[in-house]
Amino acid sequence: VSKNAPISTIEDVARRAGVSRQTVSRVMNGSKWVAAETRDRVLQAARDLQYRRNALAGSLRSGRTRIIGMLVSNILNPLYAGQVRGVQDVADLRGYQVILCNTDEDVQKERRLLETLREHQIDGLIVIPCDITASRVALADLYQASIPVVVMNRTLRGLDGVMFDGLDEIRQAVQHLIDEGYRRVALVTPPVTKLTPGRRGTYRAVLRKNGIEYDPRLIRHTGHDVQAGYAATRELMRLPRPPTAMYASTNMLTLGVLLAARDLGLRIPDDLALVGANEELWSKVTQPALTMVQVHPHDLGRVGAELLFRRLDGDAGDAPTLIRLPSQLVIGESSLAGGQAMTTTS
Amino acid sequence: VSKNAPISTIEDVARRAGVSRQTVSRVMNGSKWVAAETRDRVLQAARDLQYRRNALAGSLRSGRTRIIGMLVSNILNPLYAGQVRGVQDVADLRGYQVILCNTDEDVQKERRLLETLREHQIDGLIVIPCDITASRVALADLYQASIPVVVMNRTLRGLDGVMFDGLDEIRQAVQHLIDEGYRRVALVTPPVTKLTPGRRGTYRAVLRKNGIEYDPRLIRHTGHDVQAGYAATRELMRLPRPPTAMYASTNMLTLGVLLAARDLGLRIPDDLALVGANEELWSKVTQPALTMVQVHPHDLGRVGAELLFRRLDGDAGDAPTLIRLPSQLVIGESSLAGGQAMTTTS
DNA sequence: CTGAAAGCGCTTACAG
DNA sequence: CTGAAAGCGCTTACAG
Repeated sequence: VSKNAPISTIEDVARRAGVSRQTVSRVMNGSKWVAAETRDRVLQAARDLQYRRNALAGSLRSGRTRIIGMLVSNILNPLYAGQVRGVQDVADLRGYQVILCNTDEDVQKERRLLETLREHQIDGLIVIPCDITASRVALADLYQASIPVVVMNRTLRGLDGVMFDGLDEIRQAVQHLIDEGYRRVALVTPPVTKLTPGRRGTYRAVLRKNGIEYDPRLIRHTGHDVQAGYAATRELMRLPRPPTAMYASTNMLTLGVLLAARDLGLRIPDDLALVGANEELWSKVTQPALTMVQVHPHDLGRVGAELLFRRLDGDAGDAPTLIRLPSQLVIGESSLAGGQAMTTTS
Repeated sequence: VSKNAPISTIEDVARRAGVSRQTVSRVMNGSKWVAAETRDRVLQAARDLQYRRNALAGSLRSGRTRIIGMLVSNILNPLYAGQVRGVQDVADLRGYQVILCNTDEDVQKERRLLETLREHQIDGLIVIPCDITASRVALADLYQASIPVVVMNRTLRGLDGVMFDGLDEIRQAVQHLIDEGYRRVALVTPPVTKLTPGRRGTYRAVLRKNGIEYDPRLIRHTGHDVQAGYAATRELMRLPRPPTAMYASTNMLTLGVLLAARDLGLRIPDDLALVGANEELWSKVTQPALTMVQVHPHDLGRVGAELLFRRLDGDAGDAPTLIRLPSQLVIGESSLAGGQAMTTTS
């Protein structure tokens, strides 16, 4: 194979068009201050030589790469995939590229990736941080270095952030189950960290408002994966007085609950009512169809990216912006009043 | 905020350590030819100054960016998300970054993105091409320019490729349904393009081998999305002699079939047996659990990336390498012998 | 084991 | 509207 097609530079184009390099640069960057006739000659020369701008050289001089970094826990989670797509769509519209990395919720890996992204001179960063302390230090340092940072899904003091309203989700889900007549409502959520505070208090507040006694054993701050939801459900159902309803706050946990219910022979909603979260596609074809707290990850990604670009454009104030996106409860059959609930409420 | 922390360069480190820039460069790149004492002095100076290498400058000179491009149809598809993760894991291990873009199966967008990635001087590319003609021209051009290309999911003459064995998947799925006693087996697959040839012939061959008459109306080369699977199913069930079994060859099409079956009031497998594809998580909790052709997207991504790095290392021969990954049939209840099938085969 | 020189391909800042 | 000069921060190729 002839792998030696000559690569032409701005110099070559300038020579062929009979102008200086700066004039070529002006044409390529769409400057208005070029005579139409000159512009045409330059464009023609560029076409003839198959000229392609070397972004590296331009960025080295200008200090801007038009690359943003994005750090998510794991792209395999459809929720994060949606956020990534939202960010990419906005970036694409603005002519930016996205370097995407997975942290796996590992602080060490996050730090290493941040270091590499800085070496690559990213213009900005969108990140789901791993840890309230370690991540905050590293990200604040980025921000000090004039690299805008937008935090996703979690909040970090001093930085812009976009997130779903996890507490309102708990409110909606638990209230819905209570409205359907259930009184022993379990809450299965990811591990408790300082990044996601207030879930227990919100849960208690809903119960209190409805005059229902609070039983701490019905709250499970468990893991992130299917297995965690599975184990939590089995533990809950072994309680002396097991729950009659449950809210699982992530897609993976929801799937774990369903698998456990299947293995335990529990009918839904008769033996256990369920509100799940964040599965748009398959929740309609489970039996019964699931009641779901639905968030809109693509919107979140879009809004986060727009916030980042506002910073890049200098169009944002000094104070950090915090945006909370609402979610909606999509009612299926898995949470409707079942036999158990009837006897409990009568 | 004080946004003016001074950024130190290799020059600053050299001065502070009392050595030349090249020596600092050697230390940073782990060259063996540096005295231990010199190395320590340089590292200490780098720490003192919070030195961070500017990858742009290094790449401009060396001609290597340690960035690879990845073009997928749409990251929202969990199958592609798996492939992306596989690629990222290998890249991360090798200290490479991945710029990820979505083509949305749009040839224009693909061409534009390829152009931008080349401007960013990617070292290599992993791509799910949109079109057998247009993509081939653009990708061959990349390859001519010494930028290795690995094609995923589809094959393009002259280029390295990794893919699932889609024809074997058809063989397995259709044969399984026939073994269960079904004789009117429909095939619902994505649109026919030259990128995915031979599906019809493979399907016919399986029927012929089993002495079953071929009915072209039972093949639907439809779209990529849920809606396409939905519409295809409704059309198929309106036939004078509708199918008794069906193989839907992608996750989105499978979901469409399930939704249509639900809306048509079809019991699975009694009214319609089903083999679906590529949903690892939720296929276990549908009612009944689905028989699935399962592929391993993460493996495919990994293998594709390894192939790319073999090219980058110069460890691959001149001839293109083609790797086909096997898939496996995971038996659920949706394809087991139902009432219809019994009467048909008796 | 170490260094002086050149250069990668652009854009910036300035001058006219 | 156009150009001469300088420089972004590294690595390469060479010399010693």
